[in-house]
Amino acid sequence: MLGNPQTAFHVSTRGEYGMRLMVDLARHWQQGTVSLHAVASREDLPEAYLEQLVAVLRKAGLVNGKRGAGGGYTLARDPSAITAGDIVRALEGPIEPQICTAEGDPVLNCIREQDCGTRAVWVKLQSTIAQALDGMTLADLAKEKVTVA
Amino acid sequence: MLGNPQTAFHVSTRGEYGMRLMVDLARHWQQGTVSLHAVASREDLPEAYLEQLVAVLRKAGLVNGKRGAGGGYTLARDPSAITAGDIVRALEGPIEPQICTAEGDPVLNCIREQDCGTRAVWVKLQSTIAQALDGMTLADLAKEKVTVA
DNA sequence: GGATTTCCGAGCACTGCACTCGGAATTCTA
DNA sequence: TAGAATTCCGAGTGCAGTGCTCGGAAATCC
Repeated sequence: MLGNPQTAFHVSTRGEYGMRLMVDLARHWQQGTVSLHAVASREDLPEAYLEQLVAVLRKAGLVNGKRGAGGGYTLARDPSAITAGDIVRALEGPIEPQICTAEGDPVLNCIREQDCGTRAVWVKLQSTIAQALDGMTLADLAKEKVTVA
Repeated sequence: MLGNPQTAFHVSTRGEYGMRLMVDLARHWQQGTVSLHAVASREDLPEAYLEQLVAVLRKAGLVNGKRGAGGGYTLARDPSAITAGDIVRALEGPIEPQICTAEGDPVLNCIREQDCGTRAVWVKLQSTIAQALDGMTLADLAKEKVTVA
């Protein structure tokens, strides 16, 4: 797979592959564990790389792993209780267009000015992105054809 | 200035500095040209680096440059006719969380599946981000205290 | 005991970011 | 007309993150 050209607000393959993986797990929810091998071949993704990503998702408490023959992964909770935001944040880091808009840390730095005009841009962006991502659950995405408003 | 830690949907200093620069130009709109030196010292940004960024903005038709003593830059059009989206797109590239959501190219690739569930996530994001950025003009941002909903 | 599968750490090539530097070309002012 | 100011241009550098691969240990099932 390739690296992507320069684009703003780009989600790297970490987020993309991770999302595909999680949707796949959601589709097999309550059907026992799913091996990475199965996911990788279904989604046509590099298995060894997925291993890295799923490790992060496990540490974030989004999936459970079970070792050994017949083992694999399952979602740690109901698909309706996991959002796209959870996944993106786990794999790509917190949603903060700029440092001065750190999530949960409302009035952090902006060293030079208190009310720099540009801050409004990043604050707006941060909330707008977070709302969009946190509003979509795996349950929604696991449906065959999705139409999000 | 530093590089930033890993965050999702991160705007690099290109976008950040560029926005500060453009807001500064907007504040001095119709007061003649503004030299990069002035902007750099007012905004506390590395002048040589700004030079690179402003070159891109000029090629994108957002600013005009005038050489020589007393020269400098001016916005190429009225602040109300330049949006945050214009600036970000010029400096950081098009807004496309994933390739399959390329702006203006609605149903591009998504090689494997037509209706992959995850696509909905990136499509929604793309439009949500674009709307937010395209809805803010330099005229808005140039005001002293900004409160965007 | 052997197959399967998760878990873990290391390593590597490539790209973009965040700058700096040196030097041209242009324009104003004294 | 000299010189200062300023844009314009291309090259180069160090660092960090991306997108992988590989080898091997530990667990679990048959």
